[in-house]
Amino acid sequence: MRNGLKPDLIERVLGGKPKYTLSELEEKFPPRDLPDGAFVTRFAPSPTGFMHIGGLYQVLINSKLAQQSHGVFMLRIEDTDTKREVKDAVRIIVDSLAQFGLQYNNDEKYGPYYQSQRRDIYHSVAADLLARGLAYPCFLTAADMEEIRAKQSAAGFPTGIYGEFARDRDLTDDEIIAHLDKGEIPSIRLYSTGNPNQRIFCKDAVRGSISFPENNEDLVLIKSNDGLPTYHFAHLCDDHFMRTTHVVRGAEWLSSLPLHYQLFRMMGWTPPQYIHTSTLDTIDADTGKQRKLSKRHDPEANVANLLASGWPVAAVLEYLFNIIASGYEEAKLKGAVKNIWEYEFRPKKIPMSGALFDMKKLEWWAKENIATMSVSDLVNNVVAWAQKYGESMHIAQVKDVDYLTRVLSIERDNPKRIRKDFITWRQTLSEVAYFWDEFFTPNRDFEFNRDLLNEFLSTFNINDDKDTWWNKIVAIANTAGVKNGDVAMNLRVAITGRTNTPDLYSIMQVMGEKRVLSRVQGALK
RNA sequence: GCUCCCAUCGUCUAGCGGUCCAGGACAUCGGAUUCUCAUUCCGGCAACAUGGGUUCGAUUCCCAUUGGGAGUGCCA
Repeated sequence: MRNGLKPDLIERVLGGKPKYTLSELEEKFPPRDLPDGAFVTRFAPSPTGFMHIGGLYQVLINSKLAQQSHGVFMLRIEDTDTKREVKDAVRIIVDSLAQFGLQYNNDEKYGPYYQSQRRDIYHSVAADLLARGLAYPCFLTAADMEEIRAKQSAAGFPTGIYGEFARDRDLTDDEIIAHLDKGEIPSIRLYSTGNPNQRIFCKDAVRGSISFPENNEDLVLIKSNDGLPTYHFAHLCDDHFMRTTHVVRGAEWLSSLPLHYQLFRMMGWTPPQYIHTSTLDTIDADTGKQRKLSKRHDPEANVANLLASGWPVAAVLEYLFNIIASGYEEAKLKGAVKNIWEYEFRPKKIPMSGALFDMKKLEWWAKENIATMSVSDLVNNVVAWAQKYGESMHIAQVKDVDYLTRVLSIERDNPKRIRKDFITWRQTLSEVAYFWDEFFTPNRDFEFNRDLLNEFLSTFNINDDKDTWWNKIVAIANTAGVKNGDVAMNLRVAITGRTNTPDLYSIMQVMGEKRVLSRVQGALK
């Protein structure tokens, strides 16, 4: 135990008088007035300039938890690492959430929501800890710590600032003043009284009770270089005063759980419920081993890329949600729920082991999603995508919305028999590119049967109904002594340049007489 | 090194001591669907990491081993 610091020393140590007392803060941020069982959750990214798929995964858990319990989901920006600031980073996060339709509700009463603007709160809490002798100013320099670390690893001790290695742990007031007089700016460290031979029991909502050795490290609470809090201290202050009930975060935080429990206990506050999520993984192409998706090496890990490729946002969400709540898929297939917002899930069911990101399954969700969408929704999505992300070809294709609509309507009338060859908006447009003369590529490899095509030309009438049209094809086949399919295939390749297409009759109807004739004539040249 | 987490078909998983020679979905492979492809339908292949316990009985509980992951920063 150490003595608490007097108010005037605290003021000097912190570089200013704390703005609030603890009870003032309690009053300023009262418990929320929410129905019983409402979850207060938050997504708390550090603005690094990317929105990672794992981040989206967490946003989804957070917002879904709030939504299904009639609670609140907040967005808090953890911009306490001034060295790694990236401009536009916040905009990217906010935009991504908006595009996925994931809304947050940042009630001003509990703000501000940028940690860099909450300095007064952190310093006020730190002052309390300092006054009670549960924290102390530490004047160790980076070089000092490096030296300590080197000694520790040479001797086989765990590294870190703890016990006998915490040089400034028991500085007297006079010693502190001496440092201060030299112009040194301290960091504020936790005065840990944890005993690593003792165990602390923590709770994780999906894993249950987990025990760890008690923390004995004097971790930094307030950094000396900018006076901002570390993650641990910000988490303590923010999630308490924002009245967060459930903290959803990556499994990399699991090992700091004892520290966080320790901090909450010191303040006499109730810790939130913790939900530590596992990672979204991939198989590394070089090593063949499973590893976390990385935005650097895996383009699909970057949400911006997903959007730019034109993945249907609802499908991406459904894919991720099915990992979170594996019962969703079956409920949806059975028709019990229409979308993820209707399906209630239990935090306990969130998987605890890392899931491989399965592109094939995402594709399946996307195909299902597009196939069950109305034609007008399909068209709207494609047009919106082309306008925002499309290249000149895509933009040209969405110019005549009427024609595009007819192209995309093919074989969509029977709900049980809708084609599933559209996956992304980009791929949809390239899939149907042959409908536009400027993007049509004649097939030069196919050996056309000229007689069949000529015969077709002489009997073709765009106004024929489907049966009449087909009967003519059968007639041509009979006369020529070939299979019906041979006639159809010659036509198909002449008109579309491809051997695989949707229903030929529908294609011809959409293309119109002129286009059909010119393409067949083109094939005959 | 130390600490912690995890372990069912190729993938995501259901399973919470007997109903499991393990169920679903994706992928894959066959077959059917009066033009290709797609769709739809039917069918097939395919898993409880290993070794000890506990129990009348273990996929389910406990321990060890192995394997994978995370943490060990004045980064979050």
